[in-house]
Amino acid sequence: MISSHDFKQINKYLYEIPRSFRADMRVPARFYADSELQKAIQGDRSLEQLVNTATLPGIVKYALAMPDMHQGYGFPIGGVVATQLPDGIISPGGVGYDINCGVRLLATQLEKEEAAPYLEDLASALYANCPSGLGKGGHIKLKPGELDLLVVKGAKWALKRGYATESDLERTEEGGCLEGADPGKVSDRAKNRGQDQVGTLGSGNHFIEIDMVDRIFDEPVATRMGIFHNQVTVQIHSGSRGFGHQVCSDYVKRLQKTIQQYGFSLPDRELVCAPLSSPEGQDYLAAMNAAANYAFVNRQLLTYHIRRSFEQVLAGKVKNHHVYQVYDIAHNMARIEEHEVDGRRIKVCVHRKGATRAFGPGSSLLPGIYRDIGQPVLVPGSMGTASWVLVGTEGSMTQTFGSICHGAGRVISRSKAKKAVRGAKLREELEACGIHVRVSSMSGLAEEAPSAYKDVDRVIEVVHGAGIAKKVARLIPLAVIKG
DNA sequence: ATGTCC
Repeated sequence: MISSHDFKQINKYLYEIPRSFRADMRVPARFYADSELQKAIQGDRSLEQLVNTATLPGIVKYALAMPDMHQGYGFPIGGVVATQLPDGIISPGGVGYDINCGVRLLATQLEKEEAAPYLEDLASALYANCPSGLGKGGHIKLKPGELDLLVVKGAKWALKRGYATESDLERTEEGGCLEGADPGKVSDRAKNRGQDQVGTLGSGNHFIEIDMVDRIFDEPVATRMGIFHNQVTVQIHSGSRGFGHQVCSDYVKRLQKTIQQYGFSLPDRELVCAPLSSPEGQDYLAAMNAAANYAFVNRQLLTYHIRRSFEQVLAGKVKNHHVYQVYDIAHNMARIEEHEVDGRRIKVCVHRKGATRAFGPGSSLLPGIYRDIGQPVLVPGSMGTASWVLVGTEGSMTQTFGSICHGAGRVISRSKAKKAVRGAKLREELEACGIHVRVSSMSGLAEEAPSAYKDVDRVIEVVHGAGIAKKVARLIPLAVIKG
């Protein structure tokens, strides 16, 4: 158990566990928090897991964790680990089971008052049109072999099939198409699971939410993103479904078999990994990129279903029911990037697990429309609470390999939440707050109770205060659709 | 997160 005696405070929101804490640490571990958020992680193993990641071969600078951190598979969720190429490691546990789980923000030209009479119908239409729930299949059937093309082309596949616009792709991280995706490195079982699940929400903490813009913090940046006070927006939180899950399972198993030949001694089996330069490392990277492209397409097809839903309910009733894309970000990924370490620019593999890329202004990897303001970052809160739009800063580039948090972060486990909360009662409470709820599983709803999560506003205060992101807008929920 | 065991 790691206590406050084991770490030192670097500044108001940053703490460090020095390398001397454990003989096997290659770099110090740093985490962002305030006193309240520190208390929230005392009940789990996330700090120990953070220290464990500091032992990984090839890690540079620091093992990092964001203020929403909590216990995960091997790596903490909210963890950021960069390893130096060519021989630093890549680890499936540093990405997570839901490869390219992420968030897409869509915006309308409607103000809340204009949409209010139709919210009930919009919630029902979204629930009817966007398949959700565990193992659920979708409306869009792929021809045999088409999935291989889909995972290579990503959002470009959706564009060609009429499910996306050029503007959507420009407003998606990496244009919604990662290079180096190879379906030949993906098992038939993963493909079978993914075959009919594209364009589906899933379960757990995945959701579609209608929100309104509650507060603007940076008017010029918000205007650039097309965001204004009182505006109705839509958020999608989903990932790569059974496809990505199976890719992760397959490679965890395969890499466990090859781990000993590289002579790594790991403090936890779940940190299973391979050098990026190895055949297994390269194969996982290619399979992970395929799963990431699958997830981009998944959120794109959900966007298509959302647009159909708005059309069905609002056509002829409001002057403009168009749904625009603001941005789409991944928060479970490993990416090869260049970063400055000890005054030199080097190539690293940045694992962001429950962490979001947040590049500062001027990055050549940002689309022209957003290059001068920094990368838009979308941070959903827990159900019924606020969500945030931010931008990356120069500070995120120097402190965290251009990364910030991904959400509120759990405080208690799913199983504990299920025991403590009754789904039906929670639904009543949300409806009493004026939030329309559509949900297929009441126990699933209980697992996602706001009381099971940290306070997202506090998490945002930390990343903003630490200078690794800048607040742009705060959103509050009007309707939530869950699996 | 996830056809919560192939």
